[in-house]
Amino acid sequence: MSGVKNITIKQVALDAGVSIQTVSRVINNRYDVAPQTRQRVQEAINRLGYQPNAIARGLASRRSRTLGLVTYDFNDYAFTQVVTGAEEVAHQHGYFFMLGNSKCDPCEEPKYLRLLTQRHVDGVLFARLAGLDVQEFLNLLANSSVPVVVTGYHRRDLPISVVDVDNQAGARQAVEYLLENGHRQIACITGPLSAQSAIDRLAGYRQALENTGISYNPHWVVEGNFTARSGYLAMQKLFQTDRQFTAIFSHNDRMAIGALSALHQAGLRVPEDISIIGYDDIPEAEFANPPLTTIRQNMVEIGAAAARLLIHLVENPGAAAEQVLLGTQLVLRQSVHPHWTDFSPHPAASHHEAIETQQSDG
Amino acid sequence: MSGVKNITIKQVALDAGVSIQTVSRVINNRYDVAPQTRQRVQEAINRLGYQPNAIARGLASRRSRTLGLVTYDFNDYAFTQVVTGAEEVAHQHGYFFMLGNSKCDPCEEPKYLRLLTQRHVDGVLFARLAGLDVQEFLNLLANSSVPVVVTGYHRRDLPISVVDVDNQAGARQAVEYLLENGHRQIACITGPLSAQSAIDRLAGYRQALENTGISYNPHWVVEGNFTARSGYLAMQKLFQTDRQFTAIFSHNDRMAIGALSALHQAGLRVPEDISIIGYDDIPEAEFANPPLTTIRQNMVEIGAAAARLLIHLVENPGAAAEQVLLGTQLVLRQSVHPHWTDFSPHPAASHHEAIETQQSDG
DNA sequence: GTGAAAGCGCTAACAT
DNA sequence: ATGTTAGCGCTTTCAC
Repeated sequence: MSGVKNITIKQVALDAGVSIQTVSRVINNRYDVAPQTRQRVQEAINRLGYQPNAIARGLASRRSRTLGLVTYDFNDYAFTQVVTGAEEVAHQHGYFFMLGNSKCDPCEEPKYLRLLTQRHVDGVLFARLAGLDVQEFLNLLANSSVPVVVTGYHRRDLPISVVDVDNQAGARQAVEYLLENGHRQIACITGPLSAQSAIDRLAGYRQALENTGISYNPHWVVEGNFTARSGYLAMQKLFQTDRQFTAIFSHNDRMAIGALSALHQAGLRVPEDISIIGYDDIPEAEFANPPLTTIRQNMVEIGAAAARLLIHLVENPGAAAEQVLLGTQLVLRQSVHPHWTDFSPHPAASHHEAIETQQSDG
Repeated sequence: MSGVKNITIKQVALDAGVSIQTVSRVINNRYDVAPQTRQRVQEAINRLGYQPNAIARGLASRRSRTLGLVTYDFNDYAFTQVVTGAEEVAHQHGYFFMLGNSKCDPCEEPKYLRLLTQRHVDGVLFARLAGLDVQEFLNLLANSSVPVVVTGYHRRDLPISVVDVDNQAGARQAVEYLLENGHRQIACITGPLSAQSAIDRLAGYRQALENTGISYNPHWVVEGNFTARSGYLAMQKLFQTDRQFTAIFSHNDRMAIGALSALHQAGLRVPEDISIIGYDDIPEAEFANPPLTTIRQNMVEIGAAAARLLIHLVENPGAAAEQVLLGTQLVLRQSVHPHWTDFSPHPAASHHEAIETQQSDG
């Protein structure tokens, strides 16, 4: 807390023997300043340790170079990755994010939007899990006086700017991998079906089954809420079915880890007795027992792309809404075993883009 | 992006038939406004949908009601919890946090501090892992024109405001629990010893051993870097020692989970063959195989306390630096078994504050 | 209790 | 290429 007294543009102008505007031009990197004048001003700036007051700049220019970032949950790994990617891009472009936490409560979002609007952010990024609250969210967008970008949700029919992962394709990829390994009885632990991502992943699951001519068994689909605990409980529910399934597709890794725990407790071996595939590729997935085969989505890139899009929208006022969908990657580890029966002849080799990981490297 | 045109205080004043200052008084909840005038103004505000411009307010009042939050790593669970707690408190007090990510690089912190200073934040919270870079950090504080609070670091001899967890006491608690269970040969997987938290936890480990008259075996202490992978590798290093240890204290849960993976691979049973205790109580700890006994520290509360302290410092310009140290809690699960030998008679029952958790509840 | 005047520190026109 | 004149929307100080 040293006394760096407030050097203003005025004092720099005085010190450099120029007018305030010339200093303004220099700090804004305008063309129309004579090289020597620029240098003289720059020297004065350095000498005095002048730092332009961003608040005053914001008031005069009506651009705060500040963005809002309202997330659903800071503690979820996927969200923190989005934040990481978004912050990085913002930083590169000279923006800051102001943070809001809606704590998974969609009602909080309009409040944050209002608050952020009062603070004259140039745009807002919502990192969320969207679902049945579509209408509410559209109202939100309608009330926004600034550009808004959303992650974790997309509807191609709506003119909103979105960066999301193709959940349906990712889920298809997961289930197709199980199918390629001969599994025909595949259970599913879903995320909360109020979440669009879970809806889409479930759709991908069904689609993959249907493409292979396998009928859908609703008893093998149990709803969780993305927590490890819910995966554990979902697994217990699955135990109460006919238990004929040979593999499980979990809508995220945390639930898969919970399921793994229940599986172990029940004395079942993974993947010998039962295979499981997760989704997200959280860091712990690699060190689950056994290491979890999963679907990776680059959430950092989602955040980065969302911030890039938002800044684009901010800096190009006329720009139209864009929807960006990123792909997923199959990560091969040890929680899936082949399961060949007479009814499931060995299919052609996988054509999926996939990577294998080992614990011993790096 | 609707056209909520900018209603200003001027138009409210006009509409209410009062002066600008009266409106200002109303929105700032000053006493000296006649009740009926206040109501008339309030009605105008509501009618016009007026939202005070926080930027202009900041410029005039020289208080932005904005704070900086510079973290080491958004992807670390402990940090995200700090962010959660801090944001919540800020929100309650009408502040916003601007986000910075130093990505574990102490050199980034001064840059962020400068940038945040330009934006006239009222204070800055550094959520960090401190260690050998003390001097650099002190320079940082010296260059700060605003109050600063730090988490993840404390030195009682320095006049800086700090909210931290008592790592040494927490580690002692962990090791004492192993001792109470009869373990006498206790290995340790440490965090990076450039981090103060790891240094303190190692000190707590040694202290607990010394208190029981057990000599320190440096071969059983392997340094990791808080990642699961490093725990896995550390475990492999421990296998190359005499392997006489019966228990392991890991400086965090992620490394413990990595160690667990190596232990399983080596065909060792936990806790029958070897006990392990972690630190942090991350959500996955409960669903490790076996569920991980660990030390919980309330990082949300750390963040909340830090934000509270920061806001206190901001709003009470004369206030002195404070150091807050929070305690830890032993969480009993299934990764520790008693290990009784002739040399370790059953001690008195534990006097630790401890909680037991089950997977089936909730 | 209320209003008029004077900025906060900067940028954006328009001058020259 | 540089300076002059006006604000941006609010708070503050000081009148009345």
